[in-house]
Amino acid sequence: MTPQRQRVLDAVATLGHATPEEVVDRVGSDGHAALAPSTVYRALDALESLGVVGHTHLDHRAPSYHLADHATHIHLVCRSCGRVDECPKALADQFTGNVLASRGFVADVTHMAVHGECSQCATS
Amino acid sequence: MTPQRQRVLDAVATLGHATPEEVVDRVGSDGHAALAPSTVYRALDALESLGVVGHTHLDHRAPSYHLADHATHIHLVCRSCGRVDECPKALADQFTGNVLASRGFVADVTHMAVHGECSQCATS
DNA sequence: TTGAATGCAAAAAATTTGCATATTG
DNA sequence: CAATATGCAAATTTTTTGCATTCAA
Repeated sequence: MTPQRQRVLDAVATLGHATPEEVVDRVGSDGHAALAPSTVYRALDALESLGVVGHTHLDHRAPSYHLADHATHIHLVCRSCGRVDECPKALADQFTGNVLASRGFVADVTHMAVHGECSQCATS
Repeated sequence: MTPQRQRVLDAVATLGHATPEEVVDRVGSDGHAALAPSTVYRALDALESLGVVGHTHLDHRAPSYHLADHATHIHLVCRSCGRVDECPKALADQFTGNVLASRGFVADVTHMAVHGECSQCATS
């Protein structure tokens, strides 16, 4: 664990969810020298291999990294306001059971982002 | 509906699921003149606004477009072999109900890709 | 003829790679 | 010392934009 990787990890922890680009920006504004983008990309890969962070696909183009303990949640992304909510993985237990029974497919629901409308946007 | 948009639509129909880039390639190899990438991107946007096609995020970087009638399925993406399977939306009915009840979130499960391991990869 | 669509080329954005240097264990 | 990580710059890849030209109602 190098100092650079530690800073990347701190940035992910602070941001909660962050794209590589956001991590680059965050790390660049913490008072220390900025890190090269390639270092951030490689650090995120390394941290993910170590199982310390994971990623989901919250928006259309970039992976969003988060601490590994966040992987017990399912991410709910509002299409209107962009807000990201979370719900316990258990809410999808029957769904994962159905998919396993009907297709033999072992679903990792923590990796996915569920798009839709949050309560505020849906009711207004 | 211009001829170019028709060709883009045909390519999507033929490919089933396709990234913009794949559509560009496919359209370029159908015997007619290739289309400018910008035309394909704009055509896909237009077709999506018209409700003729939709998209999901099957892989890490690009949106995958499909005909709108495919939106009754949930996409299951195997992390090991990359194969994309589909299952009926109804398998997730209880999950969407749970999410609505607990968070007021209206989930559009057809937009998401569920990652995991297909039956072949999971058992081998 | 009036607004929208196209093609082209250039710009922008995001990610990856090569390689010399520096750091870790 | 040997292996790995970093920084930098350049190359790739993917997507978007500006604008002159063409097409359709």
